[in-house]
Amino acid sequence: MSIPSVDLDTLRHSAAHLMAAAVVELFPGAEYGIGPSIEDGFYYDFLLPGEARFTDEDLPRIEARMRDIQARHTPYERSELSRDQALEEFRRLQQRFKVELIERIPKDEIISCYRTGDFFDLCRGPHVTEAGAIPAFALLHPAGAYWHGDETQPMLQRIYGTAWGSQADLDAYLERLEMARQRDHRRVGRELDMFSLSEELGGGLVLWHPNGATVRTVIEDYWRREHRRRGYKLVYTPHVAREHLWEVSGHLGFFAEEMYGPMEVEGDRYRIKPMSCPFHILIYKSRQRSYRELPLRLAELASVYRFQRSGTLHGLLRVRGFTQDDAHIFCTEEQAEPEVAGVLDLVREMMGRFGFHELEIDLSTRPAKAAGEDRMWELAEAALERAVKSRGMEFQVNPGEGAFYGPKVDVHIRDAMGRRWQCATVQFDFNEPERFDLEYIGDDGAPHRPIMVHRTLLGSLERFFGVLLEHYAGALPVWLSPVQVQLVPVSDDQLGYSQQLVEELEDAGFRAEVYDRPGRQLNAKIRDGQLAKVPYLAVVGRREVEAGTVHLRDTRSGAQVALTKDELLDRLRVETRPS
RNA sequence: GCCGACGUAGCUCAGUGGUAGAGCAGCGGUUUCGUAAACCGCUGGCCGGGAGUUCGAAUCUCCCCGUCGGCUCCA
Repeated sequence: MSIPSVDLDTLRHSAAHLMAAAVVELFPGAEYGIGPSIEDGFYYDFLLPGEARFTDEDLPRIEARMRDIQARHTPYERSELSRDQALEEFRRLQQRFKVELIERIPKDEIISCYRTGDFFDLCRGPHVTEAGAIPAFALLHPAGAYWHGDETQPMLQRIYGTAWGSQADLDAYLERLEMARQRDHRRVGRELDMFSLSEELGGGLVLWHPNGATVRTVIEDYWRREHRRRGYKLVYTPHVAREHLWEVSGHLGFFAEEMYGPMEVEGDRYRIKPMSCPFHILIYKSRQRSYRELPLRLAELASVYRFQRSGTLHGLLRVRGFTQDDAHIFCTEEQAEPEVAGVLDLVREMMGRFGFHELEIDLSTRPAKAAGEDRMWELAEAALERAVKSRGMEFQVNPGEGAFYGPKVDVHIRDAMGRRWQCATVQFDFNEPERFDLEYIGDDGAPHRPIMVHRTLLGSLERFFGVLLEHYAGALPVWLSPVQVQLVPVSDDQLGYSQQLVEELEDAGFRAEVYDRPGRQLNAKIRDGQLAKVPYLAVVGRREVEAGTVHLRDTRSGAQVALTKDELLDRLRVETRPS
């Protein structure tokens, strides 16, 4: 990596201005919104005269004009204006969005602006000194974006670009984008025959093929084992419930837009469940509860259905039918902190097992409009913060970003490409216990309201599986692979021996199969195994049959080694053992 | 839902007004092979759907559906 003379944020922000300068030259009368630097690049939003839109063809033109401006060594000139001067200037320029931004700036603040050629912008800076000082950039794609991200506001035309300290860095970034495309879970999922989505089925609904289903089963088995070990009680609940239940829970009030419409059964209306909490609450309420039973942790791998707008669906990462690894913890006030800490421990252990070791935590606190008493919010926020600190985890506070019914922590993971994914979440709920009038009998013989915590670790199995596929680029670790060992006979003479080995491997609890296309050449068989990302190929020819061994190829490294059957079993046991 | 792009064989893609193509996959045959693609042949398409323009539409126009990149929201 070369070291740029200015930091990348400045470079990218200046690139955004350079792009805007090119746009105002090419599209006189364009209004502009905001143009920040973002992770790996920048964007700028415009409103083009006469409702014009950017198309893909416009980008090369704009890019060429940016290079013209660079060749002129157009400077970035800073000026400072009073608020009134700035307002007057941007009104004169007919830049309504800038006027709006200035109106939000406190009265006494000095306002700085930058000029780059024809482009004059409200901007805090800093910037490079001149346009030629941006070593490498590229425009990526146009997009629509609402002003302030609000769909009641005008839709602006956004252009995304990227800028780097050197051409080599830019090339490396573009290569990284291509690599990300190569490991896109939708592509990998098709190549490895893991899952599919079907127009005939409907948007956002997932078909798990045998390979994907095998992986899912392994994940579920592991998940159930860990939950039992930690004192969770596993439950099953139905997919639909009377609409009345959703009225009591409040979901029809605040979640109705995301719920599928009602269906009528014998004059009663039913709804498909978008969440499991009311069901778990009914289990809690099925009899009187004692403080001796708390904490009560009810867990379920629950398929839920939520309506999502068609434009937001995305492979497995954003679907309409998904499986939450859900749990609800009912506990006393004193138990809240240790329970949250226990969830965090479980998150860390499970994510580590799946190969995610970097966790980032967001703590979201009370929003302006909130249900529940102040005392409960303070108690819950303190419990969350102390639990996170007690585990030595770094966290960031998002003030006012909590749900109306309670504060929460969200846990994000970073994948092999450095991308951030939200998975686990732990949320307090002061709303539903109230609505369902939950109680337990305390050691004082009197009824008390329990604390209720919603939590999920993987988030949804669909999304988590998509993230896993991208993280490993489809080459799942041995314990998760649909096929762990493929027996590859050199010629058909070794089919019998191969089949016998498969049976021994399966008896030992491993997933093994024989390469099932007789007559192909060995090279082709190896290639098929490599492309299917089977972790181990056990080649057996005449020599191995005679010696009772296999010639094992590790498809990730290409390394080969001769092993006896027992050595093979040992190796698999070691590699699939929970670390 | 909104903005833009795209939709041709199972997959990846070529074909821009004149008889629908390639590679891979699939199927049949030959080959029985020592670590990333053997050889020969065959099948496969309402060119996303509908309407229009035209002597003639995969190709031009309009509408719809879907996918992709974004906006918003979120597991």
